[in-house]
Amino acid sequence: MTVRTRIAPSPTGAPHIGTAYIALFNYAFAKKNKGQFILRIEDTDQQRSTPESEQAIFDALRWVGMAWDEGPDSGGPMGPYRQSERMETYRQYGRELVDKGAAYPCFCTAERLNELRQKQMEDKATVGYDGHCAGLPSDEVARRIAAGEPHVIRMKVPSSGECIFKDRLRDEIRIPWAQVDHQVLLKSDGFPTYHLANVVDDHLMQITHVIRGEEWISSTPKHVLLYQLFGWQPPEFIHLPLLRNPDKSKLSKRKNPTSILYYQRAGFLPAAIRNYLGLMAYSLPDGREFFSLEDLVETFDIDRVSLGGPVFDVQKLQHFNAEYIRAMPPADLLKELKAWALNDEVWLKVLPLAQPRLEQLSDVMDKTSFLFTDRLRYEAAALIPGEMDGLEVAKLIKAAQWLLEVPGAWDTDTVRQVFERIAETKALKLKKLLPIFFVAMAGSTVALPLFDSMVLLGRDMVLRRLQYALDMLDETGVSLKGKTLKKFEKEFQSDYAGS
RNA sequence: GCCCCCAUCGUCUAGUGGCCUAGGACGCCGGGUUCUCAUCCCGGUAACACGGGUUCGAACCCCGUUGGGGGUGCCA
Repeated sequence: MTVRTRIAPSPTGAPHIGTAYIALFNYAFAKKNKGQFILRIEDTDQQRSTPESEQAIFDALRWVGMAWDEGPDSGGPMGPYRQSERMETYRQYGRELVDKGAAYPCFCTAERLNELRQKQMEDKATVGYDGHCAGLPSDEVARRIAAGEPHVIRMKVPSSGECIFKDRLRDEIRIPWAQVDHQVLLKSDGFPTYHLANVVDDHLMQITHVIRGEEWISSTPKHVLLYQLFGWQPPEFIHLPLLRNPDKSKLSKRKNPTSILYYQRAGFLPAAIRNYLGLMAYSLPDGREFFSLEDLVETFDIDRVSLGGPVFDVQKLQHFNAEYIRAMPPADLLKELKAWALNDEVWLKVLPLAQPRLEQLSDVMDKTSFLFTDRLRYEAAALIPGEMDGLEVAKLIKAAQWLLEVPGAWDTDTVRQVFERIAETKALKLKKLLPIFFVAMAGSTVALPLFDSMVLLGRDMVLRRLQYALDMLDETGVSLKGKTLKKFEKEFQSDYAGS
């Protein structure tokens, strides 16, 4: 049987560096075994999935060199590879389970479920569905469905015993069935949940090895049960340790840049990123620390994966990146620079902004350098206009960060609207508000037009610079963290509700 | 709370019972080369979480404790 692995990202935000990490191991394992590596888009969350995010995932994964053999864009024999296009399939398999008595319609409202959860937490009991709708008489079920009452399909789970499955890196894992919830398989909007879609697709797409993050270990029993119910051969499970922040928590954008696009924009080379990621939880058998993707594939041995969660250390990544840059002939470096940002296309966007401000050609670097750099140098005090205090500024920056990270269009109008909205909500003149952001984006209140600059910097770099600004304020003792942050979050939600 | 996973320098890791007075890399510190800086070279700092076993012998095997992480959603 040919080895087939997959990466299955959800298009709900910026393409995550952790996705690249998991993709790399899936890729290396598939290629080492002369198999195929598949990209599948898991867009079953209709609320949060966006086409922009999907496109960004394609671009980012391609950029880091994770060439997939089959995928939504390139097609393949077992498509479609976008779950929103496979609705009929999930519906059928969902019905099969209901017919078999392995799943049942559930009419419980969100309110009831919340109350239930609340109560269970108070009682310190295991949190989970109480089976309220599991025993509904079939005529009542038929009647309520016919009446168009919203419902989900839930999976029946044994109430005793334990699920035993094998993880290639950990050997046997045992989880009591009592710990496994009656998982929703089909949501009330007709979309499947991850659990159903992932099992159905992995089977239909003949995935032989599921290599994913260890956050999935606790829901693996649900998957194992589904394979059993369908009478399918489950794939081999291989759970990789999660990338961590310096404080060891799961890698998150608040504590570390996580968008692949940020790393691209900041001038990291794909080869260096691949190399560095290949060192996360892994080492080559011969101990080499510099290696190409081909080297990794050739010598790849998944059983060498180590299980301690690796801290993603940007400083070490930087070291590898530097080594790659220095090893390059200048002509190649020039090519990289052109591919990165120093090309006609970029300059033709930048120049219209700079041109009115040029007196000599030699002014051009001075006027535009902030658009090409990663970390800006400025004094934290520069962020704080005379009449404001630090915390006030931090809150404005945080609000902008929250408003700007919402996926969707990224153009001058969108950006402008965000700042107009902040100004309006806070009853501030735009003129008072913007200097903060000029400094955060350009390091100075004297710069090219702000909104256009932000569009050119790209969402990921903009969010990164806002984070830098917050970090700098933090260093001066302006702390928007913990309780203060929680409190502000509520404030923010009520301030910016609706509109 | 309950369930699961994990545990070697600050960080990434090598190490699968004797080769370990634990090796490499990043970082940090000191020195050298260089018109400056960076590079480069040399040196240094620093770890087997703890307690019990098993064994002639444990970083490596077993148990417990502690610590960290994840899960506990009509998110993935």
